[in-house]
Amino acid sequence: MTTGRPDDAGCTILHVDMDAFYASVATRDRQELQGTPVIVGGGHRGVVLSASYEARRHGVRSAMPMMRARRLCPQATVLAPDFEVFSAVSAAVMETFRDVTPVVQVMSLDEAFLDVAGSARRLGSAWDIAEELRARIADEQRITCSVGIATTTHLAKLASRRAKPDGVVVVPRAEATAFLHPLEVEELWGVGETTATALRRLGLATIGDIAHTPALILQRALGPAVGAQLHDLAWGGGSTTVVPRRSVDEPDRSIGSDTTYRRDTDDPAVVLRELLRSATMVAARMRRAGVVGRTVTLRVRFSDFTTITRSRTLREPTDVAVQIHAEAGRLFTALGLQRARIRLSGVRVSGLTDAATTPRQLVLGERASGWSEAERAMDAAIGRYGRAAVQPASLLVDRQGLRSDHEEP
DNA sequence: TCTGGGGTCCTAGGACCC
DNA sequence: TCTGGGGTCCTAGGACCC
Repeated sequence: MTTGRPDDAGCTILHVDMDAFYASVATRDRQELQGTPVIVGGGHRGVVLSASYEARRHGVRSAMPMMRARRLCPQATVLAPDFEVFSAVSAAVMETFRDVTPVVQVMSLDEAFLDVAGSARRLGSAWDIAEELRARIADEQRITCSVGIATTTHLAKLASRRAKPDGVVVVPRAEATAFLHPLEVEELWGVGETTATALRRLGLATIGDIAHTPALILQRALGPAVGAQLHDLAWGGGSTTVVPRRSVDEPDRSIGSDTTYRRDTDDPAVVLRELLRSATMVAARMRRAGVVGRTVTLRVRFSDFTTITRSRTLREPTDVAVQIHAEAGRLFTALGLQRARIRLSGVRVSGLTDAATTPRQLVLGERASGWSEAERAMDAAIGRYGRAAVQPASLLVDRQGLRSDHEEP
């Protein structure tokens, strides 16, 4: 691992990761908050989405319940997320990446892999390119980022983590194991809480420990896929290819929406109404994406956080909210819950295919329902007049103040 | 007032077909 | 009559990532 002028020969994969992205964007125009603890996070039962480095110094971490974060750092300024702004900044950053190379794999709003193999003659070494990118983003967006440079995506990702904040780390091929092996097992991509506990039970604390454990032992403890994967990554394996986003003709695998209620409920009517809201959002997003799907999955989380799913595969694919909601509602009713306290409900549709090329057959004797046309008309009206103009009648009670289970304070 | 919302992939068992 | 494997689809749950 090198932080000075490094040997980046043969390293063409960059992982660029914005530093405390949401917090940085939310405070970049607020001089008075620079250098102070800031938490971006949400709402009533929300979690931390992003924390400034000053807040992290007090132990605040992303995904931590907001309540705990406030307790750890009561002096922090708490800001609500504004995803429209985050998305706009993200899009601009990704465009900057594409000025450097067309091979950009966007991983989320705040990180991407780049392969700069084809850019060296024009722009110099990977290290030069990283510093150029960082300067441009700091200049144009007034936020900082960190870059990891390596021969695999996994090494580049771990390298960018070591580079934070506001730095660059190169891991040359020859130094891969020297870089990896001292790190804790949690650093490996694919090791979360459960797997980390299992590894530590085996007496494995570092990535080097994993590397020197036979793959078969790991596979027996963690399953064939995870075991093989971790052993490979521990020796510096993993993908050497950056995939420039998913091809257009390959749709997402699923589209879903779920909601945590402001307060747990045992009222089936409330759940069914929230399922309609979710189904409406899901169907609209499916139509926008031009996909239809066959499998409807209901998700219910109870007050003790246990979560169940129920799914059913339809004979014909759909993108119609009324059908998705009807199926989710049937699955919910079939649970036969008796006064169970429910915390969250949601709907997901999978088995997605391109709407334009998926043949749609009317079942013999079935008449066209007209719902598809009606919802398309709704899409058009929302496009013209805004979301408030059009929504299912049973969701309109909100406006009269009858609904209080969902809205933010 | 503990624990969001968007996803992906893997596993395992049963049904069903060849 | 008994035994058998492979492949695919479906369902439920779980781990993980950002």
